[in-house]
Amino acid sequence: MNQNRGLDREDILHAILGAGLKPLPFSFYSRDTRTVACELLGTYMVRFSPEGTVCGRVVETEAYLGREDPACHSARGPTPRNAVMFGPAGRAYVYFIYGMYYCFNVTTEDEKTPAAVLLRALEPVAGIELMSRRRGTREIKKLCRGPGCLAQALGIDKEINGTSVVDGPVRFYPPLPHDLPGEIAVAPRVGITQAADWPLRYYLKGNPFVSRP
DNA sequence: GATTGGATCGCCT
DNA sequence: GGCGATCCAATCG
Repeated sequence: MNQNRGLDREDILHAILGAGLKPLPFSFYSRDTRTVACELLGTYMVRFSPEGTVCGRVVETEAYLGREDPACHSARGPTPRNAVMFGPAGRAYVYFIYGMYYCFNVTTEDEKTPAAVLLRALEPVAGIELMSRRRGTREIKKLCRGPGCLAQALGIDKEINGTSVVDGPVRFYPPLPHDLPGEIAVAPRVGITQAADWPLRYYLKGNPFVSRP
């Protein structure tokens, strides 16, 4: 992990923002959803808020393919909730679930394909104090493990829905050279009943911050 | 207007 | 492995 990367956790955010690195552009997201889900692994998800900036390295994602995917919220047509997926790529799709959690997705492809990638787990990188406060735990491994926990640690709620991930309050930055993602594992998605065996979950093999290794 | 069940989590045994 | 918390969107009438 970090001790082998030559940079301390908190330094990585400075390396990203201080070096003037640009967020991944809209063209990154307007591609095949599975490709985006894979290539988001190893990127840095950064949340800017009045309370501070926090950052985590993406280690686990899931692809939701659109109308032909029964598990995707867009499969049965547009509704107020899923409207963002029917818009352009590179927007946050945030929804409320189980009466107490939010899930964060980023839209992919184009207006004709209402698809998205769910962010399931991060390796905490910077803003550990703020994330710990939001989560009510100091255990780093539990800060961003699972989509509900991740959203809570980043202070994400329905206000984030529809915002741009290129110039909005949540953005993604490319992997750093010292920190390129290794081998990717593929598995069925978690917690769904429709299309339960479709292998659309992606995670970094062996990474201890993955929610379900 | 009412009902149902969910892309979860944490605590219990 | 099981279950309760707790809300709202979607569906049905």
